[in-house]
Amino acid sequence: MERQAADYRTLSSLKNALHALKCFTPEDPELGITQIADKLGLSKSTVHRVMTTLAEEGFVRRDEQTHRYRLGLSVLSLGGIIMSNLEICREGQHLLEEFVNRFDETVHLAVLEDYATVYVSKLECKHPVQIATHLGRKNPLHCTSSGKVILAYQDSTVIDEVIRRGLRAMTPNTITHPDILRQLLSQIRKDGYAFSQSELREGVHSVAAPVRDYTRQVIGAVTAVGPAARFTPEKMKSLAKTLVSISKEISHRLGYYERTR
Amino acid sequence: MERQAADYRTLSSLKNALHALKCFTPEDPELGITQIADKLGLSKSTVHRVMTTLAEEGFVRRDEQTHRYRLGLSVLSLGGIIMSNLEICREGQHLLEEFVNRFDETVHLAVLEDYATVYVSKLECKHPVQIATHLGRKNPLHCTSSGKVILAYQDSTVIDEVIRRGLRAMTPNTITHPDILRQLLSQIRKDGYAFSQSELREGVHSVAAPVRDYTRQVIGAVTAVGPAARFTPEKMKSLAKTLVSISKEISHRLGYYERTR
DNA sequence: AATCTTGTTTCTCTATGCGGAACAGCGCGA
DNA sequence: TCGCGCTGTTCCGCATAGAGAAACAAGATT
Repeated sequence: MERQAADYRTLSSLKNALHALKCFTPEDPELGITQIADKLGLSKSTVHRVMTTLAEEGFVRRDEQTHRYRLGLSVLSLGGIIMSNLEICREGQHLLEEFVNRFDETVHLAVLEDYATVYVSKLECKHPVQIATHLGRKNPLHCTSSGKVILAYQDSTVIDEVIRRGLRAMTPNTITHPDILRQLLSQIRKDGYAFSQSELREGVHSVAAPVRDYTRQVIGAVTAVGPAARFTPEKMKSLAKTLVSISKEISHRLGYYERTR
Repeated sequence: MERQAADYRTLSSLKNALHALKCFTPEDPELGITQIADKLGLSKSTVHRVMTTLAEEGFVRRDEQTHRYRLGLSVLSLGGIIMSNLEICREGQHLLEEFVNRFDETVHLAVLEDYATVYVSKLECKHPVQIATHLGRKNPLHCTSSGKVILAYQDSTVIDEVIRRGLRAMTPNTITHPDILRQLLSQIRKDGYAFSQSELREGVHSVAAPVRDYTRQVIGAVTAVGPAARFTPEKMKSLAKTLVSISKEISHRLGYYERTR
């Protein structure tokens, strides 16, 4: 019976439950016991007990018809708490709104988490063509504009680690060569913003500018995303200009002050 | 050692963890081990193990300075998944935006869950005076406009149960008498919308209209909230009119069609 | 109707996760 | 400055909670 190395400091049963929760995705929002059990390599009975408990606490909902599960509103509540307490969200919200009103393009706030960018706030444009992203989504650092702009200002050990983990090609445009990435990051530091042109998904472009906190560290990015057709180089430059000024404003509200030199 | 009645179908350790997560609130977003242990009546060691596991999976974040915990981004991700899959949110978003643009008042989408209204979507107005609510927040049914309008259309067994559980007075304005509530609900069914005037919190008024799904059941409500000073009776009536038309539009998008009689 | 599926329940056994207590690392105040 | 009182963390031993296998029930699909 091979179990995972029993670590005295963690709870394996809880881990199972958390993994079960993570099985739910926007593409796959409704799951059955067997499905989850297979994904996690656990027995049906175990998963059943896990799901029953999660359901009891409102973290998942059991559909009485199909006997399958969906995420419950308790997680929404927790998400709300996070949102209202992530400073960067609070401070950025209105500025993002202005941006959307002005350009009518979708914007995100993203932060660095565990060698990935996570979208912590999102404001959609009204355009018919929209890019499907969701709050909390993790994306690689090397092939997104937000990721690259955050990475550009991280300690070199972080950059090394990202490279060590491998620059996976998501599209033909993805930067996969370490040297080219390093060179680009250096350029991004000069420009103060980053582009991504179909590097994560074909036909999706984006622009991002860095957000700093009071420690002067870059902790996140504001980023506009849209279809390649609309995101011409000229437009992206113009967006970049506005994003940079927004990102500076957010940074100021987080206690950052520009160095007088 | 009194433990909770050992139920073969649930995991007590998982329950502990979920309860721990629920300790976090917008008012109290950062908690220490001891604090949580006290709240839950568990030993520090147990909570410590729970939190370590939660942290490992990104459900909480440990602040390296203070050694206290905040909610992590994993829950945000789950919240995002819920949002993008709750039909009512998807369908309602744009309509709510229009409402805010027109009236500049905060609107929510609320659904019925476990004898409470839960806010599943929120769009804030730009007014300086804002009412602090957060996504996922549960409020009683008898003292909110969304709660009352949802309750009005529920099976009488639901109404009975709400009354049985007690109509707790939140303010001097809260309806605490069963008969008055029943009478009011009947009036709400005639009007097609509900008001709340300082019934949940002093100085906070709201208006709500019911949302139905394809089964014709009322499953939620659109509701506008604001300070009493701005929410005069005339204004509330005018808001109600718009909310009713929005709620009908959302209902249609959820597959509801008005009965031809 | 027969045979796949599901999800649910029962059972048994041992590793797991519990609490208590010892340990460590602060900040505060005397 | 030194300890005292908080924290959070680790250790340990015992009882039990939770893991899986397998039986069971209840729909689907043919």
